[in-house]
Amino acid sequence: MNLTDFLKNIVPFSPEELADITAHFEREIVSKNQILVKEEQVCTKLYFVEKGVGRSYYLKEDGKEVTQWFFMEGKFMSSIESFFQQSPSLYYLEMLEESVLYSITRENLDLLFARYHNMEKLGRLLSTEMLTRVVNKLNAVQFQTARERYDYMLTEFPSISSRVSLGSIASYLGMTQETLSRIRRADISKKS
Amino acid sequence: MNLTDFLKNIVPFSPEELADITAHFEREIVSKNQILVKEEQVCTKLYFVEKGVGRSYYLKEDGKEVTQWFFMEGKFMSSIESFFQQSPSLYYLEMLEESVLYSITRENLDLLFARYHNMEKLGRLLSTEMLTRVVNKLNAVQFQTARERYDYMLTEFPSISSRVSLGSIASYLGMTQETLSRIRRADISKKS
DNA sequence: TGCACTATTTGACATAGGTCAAAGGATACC
DNA sequence: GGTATCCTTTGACCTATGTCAAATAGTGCA
Repeated sequence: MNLTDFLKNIVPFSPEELADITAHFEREIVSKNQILVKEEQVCTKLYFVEKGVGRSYYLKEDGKEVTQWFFMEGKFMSSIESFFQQSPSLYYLEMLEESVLYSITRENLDLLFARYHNMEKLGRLLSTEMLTRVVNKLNAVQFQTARERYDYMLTEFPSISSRVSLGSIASYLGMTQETLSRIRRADISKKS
Repeated sequence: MNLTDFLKNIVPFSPEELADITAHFEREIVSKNQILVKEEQVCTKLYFVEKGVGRSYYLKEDGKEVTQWFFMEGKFMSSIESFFQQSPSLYYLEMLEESVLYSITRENLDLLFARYHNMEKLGRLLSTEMLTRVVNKLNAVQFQTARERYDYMLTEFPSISSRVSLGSIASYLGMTQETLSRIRRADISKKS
């Protein structure tokens, strides 16, 4: 999913607007396992994932990584509160595959928000969309069994299980990797 | 917290903008335990809580109510995905105290978004703020013990425990009311 | 002031999912 | 092609929190 097409599908930008907006993004190729932002750093960019998968995660006191979110193709990715509040990030941002990203800085984004009413609208719509997704995950994590949470995740990120390690997925779902492994086993034996 | 002051604090509206915007809201007084929206209904309004507390909740298959969020004074309240997508609400909206609300319809809100760039900005900022709050709750629910979640909630909604019933709070925190009751008991004996 | 109803607390017991440890499998590098 | 490393699976056992049921405390209303 290409940035221009993505933008056009959400808000009816004029061709001039689109050209100006995309000109403020920078193409970046990053390799597998590359870290975009570390904990405590201020996240200076918002990324659009054209190709690849990323995740945000944090480290618990005992050093274990906990995945907070996955970012698939055609989505924006950032350490949101850090980027918008210019505060130290609570999360790491990492790409899990070799990826193609388009990045924009906070200053440039603010400039576009101020310049185009349509851009502000885009920001609002994307933000509400993300809010809905997070609320869905919240409900899944809070009220569903490990089993149901796994099924929920497959609807949210269908291709994830073949692309991302068991441990990353398990911590995203708020369970241990042993539990996730047992769930998958139950699936397989049920099918055969 | 009054609507005009609230709006002014977030975005520097001109006096004319402010007057026009607030003119599109309607004041409503609602009584304790009044339901604003039922499950399956489309939520037609966005509410600003000037006075009172509300909550959104849904019913589990077994008929138990599960609180999804609390809305305190000075916050906007709605069944967000229903209001923005004009889809049937998954939640009930209920006021827990006699309350003063300011409501706006979807059409009027869209009109204001289209008319004022600043209004669109307000929408974006409120939406990102809410997103941050929901992410915080998600982390609390997913990775903290019942005890820690209770403490987190007191920072998010300090006055809640004296205003809202034990059961509503417990389900918000994803625990039973028995567990919450035991946590509170532990608090009291620790303090004395 | 007392009754009826609702909310909270307490106790005994059950269980989903966690922890720890070890064994397999897969991958990659020399 | 062999060995080191990492990822996944499996087993045995444990614990936080849930369930169910009953007792107690609060609250509003006649």
